Amino acid sequence: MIQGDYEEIADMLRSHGLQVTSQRILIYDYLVHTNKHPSAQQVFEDVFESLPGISKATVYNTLETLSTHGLIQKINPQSGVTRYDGNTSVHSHLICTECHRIIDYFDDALFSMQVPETLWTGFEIKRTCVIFYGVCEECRNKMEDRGDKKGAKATRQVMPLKRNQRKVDAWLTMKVKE
Amino acid sequence: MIQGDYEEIADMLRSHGLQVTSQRILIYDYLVHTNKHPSAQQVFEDVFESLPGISKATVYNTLETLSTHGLIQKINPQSGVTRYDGNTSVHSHLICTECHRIIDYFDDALFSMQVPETLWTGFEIKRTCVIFYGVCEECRNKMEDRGDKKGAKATRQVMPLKRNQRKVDAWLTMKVKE
DNA sequence: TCACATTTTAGATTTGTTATAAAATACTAT
DNA sequence: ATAGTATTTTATAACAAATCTAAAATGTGA
Repeated sequence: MIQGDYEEIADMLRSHGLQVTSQRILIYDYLVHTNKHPSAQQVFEDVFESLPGISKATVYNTLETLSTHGLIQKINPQSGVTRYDGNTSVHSHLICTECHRIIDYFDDALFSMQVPETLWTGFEIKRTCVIFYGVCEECRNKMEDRGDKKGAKATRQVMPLKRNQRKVDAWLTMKVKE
Repeated sequence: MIQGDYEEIADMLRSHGLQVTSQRILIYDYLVHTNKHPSAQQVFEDVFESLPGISKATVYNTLETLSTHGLIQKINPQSGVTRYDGNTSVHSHLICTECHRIIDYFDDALFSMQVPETLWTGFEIKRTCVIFYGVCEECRNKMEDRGDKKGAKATRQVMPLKRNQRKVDAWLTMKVKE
């Protein structure tokens, strides 16, 4: 399924000093036109449809190359593998901790809070990454259907302390090599 | 090296419905008192000093358990392995893309920009994660010493387009299974 | 079209992390 | 205290994402 303007993609690759290959064009085009924030495996499977025989190593190479040149974005969720986003405009991500879907979230105000380019620490910021973890609407509905209290997972279960607890310091000191 | 108040840690574990074990106490205590945002491997090595024989599986189990209960924080950099932070107060991280060090960055203003708990998308936010990628002062100095232009890596190298480029669409169409 | 540099490829390898099942330990009730 | 039960720890195996390798293929500039 050819969907993109390959001449444009080719020019963009050249303008970054990258050689133009069918693999790069198709992977980039795929990433720009999907909103599923795929993993390398998913990219491999989907691009394989249009370019049978493409190697998984190439997919990894290409994703790394495009990412290094700022043409795509890496997303590293707290659980699961690296995902990729062909949309490099300033936006943040909502990551559902239930179904692991990643949703684009555009809110300019969020990024208007400017951090000084060079902080007091002498740290020079190149890129800002904002991720919101939570539960998507679909999963919240599923949880309700199952009888889970909405957002139960987030409500910290604080249990009452038991009486007469052992003195931990002394107990632990025995176990620990000083 | 015993440094913390183990009774307090024990109570905290109990209050979350977790059993009190020496492994959990020492790992938590270690994470709270270090600022190096260690990997699981580093936690293993350092805690091994005070509790020889501790298993790596336990370190992974414990880190996962503490993290699930919100007692510690997972950090997933764009390159490299998962790191852990015993400081759960609201703050963001500066990650140096050169030396991979992680620096705590406290800026309340940054998190005062409130996102509605439930967005228009129906997504319920549980936790916000802000990461700044860039180059730390030390690495910037090293780069300068090496003659690299400061921040050269970030400056996008845009090359002039070449004339007489092949028509990519036609070329690619031949390679692609429609 | 030729020559050279870059990229792709298949497969092996590495490595962070998870799964397993038995032994050890913590906790509760007696 | 002690015994019984559930949880946790442990060593090891298993897994899978990602990287490395060297040869083949391809892109690019002359």
